[in-house]
Parts: sequence; C-alpha cells; structure tokens
Amino acid sequence: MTNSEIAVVFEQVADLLEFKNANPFRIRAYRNGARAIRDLGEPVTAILADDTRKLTDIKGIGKDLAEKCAILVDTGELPMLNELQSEIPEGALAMMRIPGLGPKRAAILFNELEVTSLGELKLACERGSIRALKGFGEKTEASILKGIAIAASADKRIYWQQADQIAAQLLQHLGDCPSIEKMEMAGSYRRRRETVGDLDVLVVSEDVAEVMDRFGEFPKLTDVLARGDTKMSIRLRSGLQIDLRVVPAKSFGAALQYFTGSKDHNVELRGRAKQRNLKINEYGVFCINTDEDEYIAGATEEEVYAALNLPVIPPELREARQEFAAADANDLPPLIEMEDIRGDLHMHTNATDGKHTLAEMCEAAHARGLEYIAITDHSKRVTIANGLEADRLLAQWEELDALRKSLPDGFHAIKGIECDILESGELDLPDDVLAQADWVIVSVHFGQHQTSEQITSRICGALANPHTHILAHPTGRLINRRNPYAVDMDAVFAAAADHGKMLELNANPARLDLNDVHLAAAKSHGIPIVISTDAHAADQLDLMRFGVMQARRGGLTKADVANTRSWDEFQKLLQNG
DNA sequence: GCCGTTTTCGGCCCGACTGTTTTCAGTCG
Repeated sequence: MTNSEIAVVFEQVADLLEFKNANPFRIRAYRNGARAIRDLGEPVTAILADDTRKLTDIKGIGKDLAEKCAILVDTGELPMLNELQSEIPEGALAMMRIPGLGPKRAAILFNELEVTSLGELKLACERGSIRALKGFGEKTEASILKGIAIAASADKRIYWQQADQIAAQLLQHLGDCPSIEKMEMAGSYRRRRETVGDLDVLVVSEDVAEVMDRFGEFPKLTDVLARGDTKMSIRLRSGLQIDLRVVPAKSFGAALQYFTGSKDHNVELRGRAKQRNLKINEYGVFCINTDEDEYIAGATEEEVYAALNLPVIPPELREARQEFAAADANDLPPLIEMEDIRGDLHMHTNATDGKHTLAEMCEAAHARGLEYIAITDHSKRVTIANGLEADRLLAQWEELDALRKSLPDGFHAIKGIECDILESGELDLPDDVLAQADWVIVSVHFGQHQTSEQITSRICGALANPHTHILAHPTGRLINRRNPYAVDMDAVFAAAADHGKMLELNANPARLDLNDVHLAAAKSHGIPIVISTDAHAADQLDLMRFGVMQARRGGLTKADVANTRSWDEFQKLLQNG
C-alpha cells in the first residue's frame, strides 16, 4: 500500500467522522496524519520494514495512527473505515460538498429526511420539505438547490495557468478604481499550487463601497455570494469563486499572510504566536494584554514573520511541511528563479508531432535568451506522432550539424531523442544509435496500465541503460485527466541515484510531472532535476515558467536544477554522467 | 487523536458573513 493510498484512507475517515459530528480535533488529527503521510518523501512500508525506525517519529503520527498504518499495510484495509462506511452512505457525504452545507446540517438532512443522495436532496428541495426543518428556511432551501449542481461537479480545480489568466483580468478590472492603494492576489494562486480551487484578492482602499461595486461588475460574474463590510464573494460563470477582502494599510501584510495560507501553515504560525503570548489575525500581530490587545505588526509580511523571529517564508513553501524547521535552522532554500534557466532540453519539431522546423525552434529558443537546447523528437514506436526510425533520426542530426554553422555565437543545439520505453522494457532504438546522441530522454507512452511491478521494472531498466541521461514525465499523470502510472517512485529515485541519471520536471501546466512532493524527494536523493517545456511549437517554449514555479514548490534551488548550468558546466555534467 | 521550553492532561487559529434567530449556530477560508 502506497503513502497516498494510506492518506486517502485517513481523509475518508476524517470526512466520515466529520459527518458524525465527532471531536473536531480528532478529525483534524486524521487530516494532519493524512498530510504527514502524503508528504513523507519515503514509503511508509520502508519505515515499517526497518526495526530501527518508528512511524511515531513522524510529526502528526501518534500511537494510534501508526497502528492503523501497519494494519493498512498488512491487510490493505481498515476495519474502522469499513464500519463508518456501513453507517453513512456515500451520497450523504456528497451533501457536504454543497456550498453552505456542512456536517451539522448534512447530518440533519440525512437523519430527519433520510436523504442519501444528491438526487433525493433535489427532490426534497423541490417538494419544499427542507424549509420545514428547524434551522433551515426558504433561502437555505433555494441555495441548496442551486448548490447541488456545484457539488456534482465539485473538486474541479483549474490549472494554475488558467487561474493566472483570470487573475490578470481581475487585477486589470479592479485597477480602474482610483481609491485602491494596494492590491495583491493571495491564496493557493500565490502559493503557485499546480491547481487552484478559488481566487483571493486583497485590496487596500479607503472606499470599500467603490471597490465592491466595481468587483460586482466583473464581466464573467454570475452570482454575488456574499457582501459584507470587508469581505465580498462572487462566483463566475465557470463556477470559479473569487473572494475579495478590503483591509486597512496597516493590516495589509497580516491579511496577505493570512489569506495566502495554507491553512495548515497558518495553524502552525498561530500556534507559535500563542506560545509567545501573541495573537495573529488578518489585521495584525497583537500582544495579548489583560485590558486591550496591542497591535505590534501587520503592514508587511516581513513584519508579521519577524514578530515571530522568522524570516519571510516564500509562499510556495507554506504547506506545513519542512518550512518551519528550515526557517528555525536559518536554512530556507534560495529558491530557483526564472532567470536562472539557461537551457531547454526537451522539445519537438515538425519531423514528428511538433509544429515548427529545427531552425524555427532554434531561433525561438535563442530569442528567449536560452543558451542551449536539445532537439528531442519521438522515436518510432509513437507512430501517431510520426516517430523517428533510426535513419530518419540520423538524417535529422545531419541537418542539425549543417544548421549549427549558422547558429548565433554562444547558442548551442544538441542532438537528442525522446526514446520510448517499450512495453517489454526494451528501448525503441538500438544502443549503437543512442550512443551517437548527445542527450537521451527515455519515457513511457504505451502500456501505461501495466502493473506496478511491470512498469517499475521497465522504467528502472531504462534508467540503467548506459546511454540514458534522463527520464521524462516520470509518472505520466495529466492533472484532472489521467492518473499517474502505478510506478513505484521510490524505486525510480533509487535507480536514478544509483545510475547517476536525471529526472525531468515537465513544465506543461497539465503535466507538472514531477509534482512538488516528488521533487523534494528527488532532491533528498541528490538527483539532478531538469525543467523542460516539452514544447511542440515555438511559443510553448514559454511554458518554462510553470515548471520553475513547481520547482520552487519542491524547494529546489538553482543548484538542484541541471539546466541552470552554463553551457560549459552542463557539458561537464554530461561527461561525468 | 496528537502533543509537550509553563503541560503526560488539557489544550488544539481566528474572524466574517448568512440565515434564522431575537442572541447565535453553522459554514467558510
């Protein structure tokens, strides 16, 4: 059983306990446990197999959750979860995904009206039987009816890239308000999470009404969900919710910190404040006095963190993982920046499924300030992309040799290939051909549904090939569309480290493969990461920034990423590999 | 259910908004 499978079980337990109105801190303990396991960076099974180590050494895992991990690993299931699931039908849980319906009122609907699915709930609303319940009314009934459609399509988090486009439009729209002194996006968008569930925008203005009126005129809006003195929420036609907060200037940093989250990061931060007899809220940091709390910081995030003797923790790291320990040890990583990138080592041309020619890709890369690129078209197995046979590949390299003479000084294009790892585990091109390449990417496109054993041994075998430099899109996942292969990533990290191979961080916003947790794990193994666009057209070379953001979330520095090297250093890296 | 530089028991972040109430519970982030 993998870490993420264990984490899912703990999340399910938490959801069900929440529905049962259990002790909220017990529920939180399960959620924290799930997060701790998911973010662990090494398999729970490995710790269990090692007599010298204990699961209870993991923060958030106590005696009970450690036992439950062991049961899950041994038997593949958890009796406690089975029991809870027999009490509470899946459809009842679905009610909690309706905005405005939490565990308390969902339980009332389940117990009083015996509603066990969203369909039955819809009927109950239409019959008007909800409004008769104590604590419910006509408005609640109407809002539930409206929310059922939202719940049915819940969990639709959008790509960061899509959120970025909406954020830009929103900032421009609000920018017309003369009273706005400061404005910034917060939330998971600011933390650069790979997907975003909603947007948060923070504003300093003396004229709250003006800002809220303008916010209510956002062209994509369909509903105003709430409007108070400082907070307003809207929903867009796409279903995306946007929250606006208007705060005084002296609270801007505190509010920015607060609304950037993550929630778990803030819980940790507030706990620390409490130990110092301080209190943090979105208005500032306060010293708790008997008569009146005294404001001591809040205009900037620097002030807020400094009040707790902490440096500003980059938003990308605010996930309650290692960032506080690193900050305490004065060891926060200097995260990689877009300006650090010097090369792009995965791209396609019109020889296979790319749009542009070799020359056009070189020109576009040079225009973007890159110093070196690798041309890496598909190998023959990818017939749908017109993958290259050995002779066509050799011909492409000849063409590249000729083109090199006309390339600008200081710009280098190397001979690469994205060679398929066949279902059998063989590579798609013979070793004598791969031996002539400057840069060999291996990757999986077929047989993605093989068993964990099959696909893991297949990928690790490809990493063992002496001609291989790097594994591309290592898990194969497409965000919101396709699950990762059943590959055992811990085995992949071990193989890459053993054979001195690199791993790709594919920068495509739909892939972002490796994810942040995998990147941190790869870093801990000392495996060089290469951030690549996998561009299939010249303008897709611009996707690099999404990969850099993901790398930052993984805690990577310039030194952890191979394509930040100068051309000379990169060549040395290749020779040593 | 977890955790420990006041603690092995008694805490566990904190405030805004809505709807249904007549002073507050539930939900959300």
